Amino acid sequence: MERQYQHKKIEKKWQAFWQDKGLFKVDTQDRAKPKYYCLVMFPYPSSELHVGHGRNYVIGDAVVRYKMMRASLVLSPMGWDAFGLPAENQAIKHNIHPKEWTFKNINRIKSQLNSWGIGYDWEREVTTCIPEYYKWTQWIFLKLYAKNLAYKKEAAVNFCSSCKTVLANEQVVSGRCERCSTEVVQKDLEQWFFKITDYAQRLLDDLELLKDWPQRVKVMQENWIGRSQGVSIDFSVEDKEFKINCFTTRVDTIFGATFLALSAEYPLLDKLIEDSPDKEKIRQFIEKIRNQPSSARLQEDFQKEGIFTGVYAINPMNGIKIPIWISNYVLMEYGTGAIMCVPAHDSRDFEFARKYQLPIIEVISKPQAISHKLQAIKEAYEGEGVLANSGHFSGLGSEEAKETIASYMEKNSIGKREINFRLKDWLISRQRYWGVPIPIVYCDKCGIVPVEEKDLPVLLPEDVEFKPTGESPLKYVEDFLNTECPRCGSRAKRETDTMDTFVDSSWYYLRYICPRDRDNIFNPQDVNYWLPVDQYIGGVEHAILHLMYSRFINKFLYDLGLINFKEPFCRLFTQGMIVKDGAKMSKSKGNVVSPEYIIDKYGTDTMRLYILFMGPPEKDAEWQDEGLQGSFRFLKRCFRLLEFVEGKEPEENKEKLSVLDKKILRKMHLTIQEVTRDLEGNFQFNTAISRVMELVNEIYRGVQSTEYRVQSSILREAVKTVFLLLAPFAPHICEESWGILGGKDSIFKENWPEYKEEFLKEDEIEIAVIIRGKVKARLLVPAEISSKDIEQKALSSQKIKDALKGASPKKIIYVPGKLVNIVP
RNA sequence: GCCGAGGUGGUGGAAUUGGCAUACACGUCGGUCUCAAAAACCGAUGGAGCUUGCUCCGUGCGGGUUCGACUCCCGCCCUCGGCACCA
Repeated sequence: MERQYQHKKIEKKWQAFWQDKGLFKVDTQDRAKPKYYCLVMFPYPSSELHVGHGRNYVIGDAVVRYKMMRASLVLSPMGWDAFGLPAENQAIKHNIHPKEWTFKNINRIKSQLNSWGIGYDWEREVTTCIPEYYKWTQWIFLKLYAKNLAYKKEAAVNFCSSCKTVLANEQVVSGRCERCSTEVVQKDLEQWFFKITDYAQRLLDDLELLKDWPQRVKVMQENWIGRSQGVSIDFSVEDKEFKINCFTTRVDTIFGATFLALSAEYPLLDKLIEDSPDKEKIRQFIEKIRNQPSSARLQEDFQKEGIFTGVYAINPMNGIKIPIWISNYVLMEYGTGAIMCVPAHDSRDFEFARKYQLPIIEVISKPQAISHKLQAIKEAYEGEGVLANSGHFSGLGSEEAKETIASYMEKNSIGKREINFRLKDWLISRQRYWGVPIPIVYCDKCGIVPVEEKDLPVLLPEDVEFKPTGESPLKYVEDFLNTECPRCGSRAKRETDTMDTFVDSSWYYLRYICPRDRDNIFNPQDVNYWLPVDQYIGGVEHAILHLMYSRFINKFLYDLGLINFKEPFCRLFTQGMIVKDGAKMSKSKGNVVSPEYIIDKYGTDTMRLYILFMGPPEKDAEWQDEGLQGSFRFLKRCFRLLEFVEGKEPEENKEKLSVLDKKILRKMHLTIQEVTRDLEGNFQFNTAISRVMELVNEIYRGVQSTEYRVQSSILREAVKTVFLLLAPFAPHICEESWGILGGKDSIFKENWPEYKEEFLKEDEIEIAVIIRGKVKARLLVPAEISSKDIEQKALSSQKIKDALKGASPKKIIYVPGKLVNIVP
């Protein structure tokens, strides 16, 4: 009987079956089986998905189905990160409401995911732009506000003039807007911030708890948090009342400090230069530096520039007068905006000192190097060494001196130990329409007043002119804007900024547990049972933004006592991009591969299998249409296996297995072992699939052999195993085949096959005999052969005798089960 | 500049972590079936050389350790990613 692989029919049939039977529906109260929470980063619903997006969901689904077969209760939810700028921009362009545009896309993507056979518990669907959800985003804001972790301040902020809104630090890439690449400018504006810096140390320390996160992601977060340990030192200024505070990590070099440098934004500049004769010239210089765009710093040819203030500071360690300069290489955003400069041991200070002929004094001698006192120094030495020219600290090692000098300074009130972070507070206000309203009211009498919890949600009005103006569109919605003060009842105005969408996505994984709860953000008992997420899957582009913010919010909720886990995601998997013709798939490049076409021609199982087979999932991979056909060929080949076993009564005579039976049985158990190991490791789907291919090849070889009895029960078992092992990757064809093989229910209700050690053993093994790194002979020997016997056998082989040419071997090494190495 | 990942056939990629380099797949070539094509199946396929079953060479480059190195150590080169006057 000829079997046709009719993918269209099969795939529709089983997608309907899963939906009818509620295969992915999970009761979060159920404690009967071990829980497994598999979370795939929820998408922003822009246009429809292409195969480049697909990898994420296909990997997630393979994990979910595999874990189901391993008898876990698997939670696999999906939702929509549905607020955000693109909706608004599209809406403006095409004159459609952002809400309408967003829901149109949601429906489109949802039907795509369904047609790919990706299994989700849709009853848990979460959409960040509906009041049911954003009520609780506002609730989190209020909780943060109550703990002084949400605050408003005027600050120089990043502003994108194209998106007409401010951006968080994390959203500025190389001085440009991460979304539209417009150069970001600095603006002084009143904005809302979350005080993530309070959590800097914990965010850093707890990276250690994340054993199953990719190292690179942890390193990125570490760099972003940017902790450095040092000393802040007060320098008194000649003829002035105030002191200049500098932070340094190299307090050991303080005797080599020959000048101070201040940022052009340094707050005390006016007071500092008020008596300077060159006041006007200095002012002009400051003005010039302030007007340099922040992106100028990133250019290769950025020139260090400076001007002398005419004022001197005193080095507190030796009382020496050192000039105070203003320079463009000092950042106001980091440390204090003032630095002590040690040109001999810092390359930047060195470059500056050279340019303006400032003195360079060496205070750290390189180990083993003789001091070249009078010779010109060619470059700054930044390494460790022994202190010289450093008063009674001379002779100390630099590491030791850091401690000794810091202690001395603390004792004498010159300075104190300090820790600085690169991480800044998270700027969350956006002057745009399509986002969560910030639940704050401004009252003339009471000032800033939070909306009361019982009054949540503050609804986002829908009838709005949402054109970008640089101000929030909500400013012009009278009904929204005018309200009563929750405290005194007098007339008040609402905050009109909305929240950054990263706030929405920083807690969605908690809401999946109780998505329809009207009275609580979630039920702590259930959340504590289901969380932390066992497996999180998503793109590496979220390594800093989303993953840092989520960790922060999680820790905050932990501090409130609402949850009992410190980190939200146990294991993180970041998949690589699928590229086509060497570039990321995008509509503008015209290299998008349409999943609809592929599914129509080959089926989603082929697409899924190819996506998983194309390479290690954590690496980028190049899409090749020929590879796709290979997967299609393989699935057809699998389906044809059914012909060999269907309708044939299996013989039950395991006692007398034929040689071929034994071979296939062994290969089957070996394959189970290897595929399981590949999946339990770091999701090596590509090798897992290749091993099933090997098993299939082996079965075909067996069946084609004339001696093989196709009624063999072993053959039947092997074919079943092929579909069980393939089920997480190509679920539809496996369900169909399972039914044909007599399965009564879904294949995903079956247990994952287990291998038995006893079947892996071989009676005879092949041993390679190696001389000078070359295989000279292959011997078929009993598996349990002794090293003495194998040596003898090897030496008596004619090929080996020829190769040795009469020389007697110096040494023979037998690696059991593998090879014999003869050293002549 | 600092940190991280990587470099293996014509291509995507394997290699149980020190043990037969190139599994599996794509592509190419040859064959079977066919009037023919497609599909399917079988076989060959790292490079060079000749005496055609053997010899050299071969995992970015150069050294080293070892009976044995894609794997470990030292020194370089290149590609990608992150951070970047962070004091």
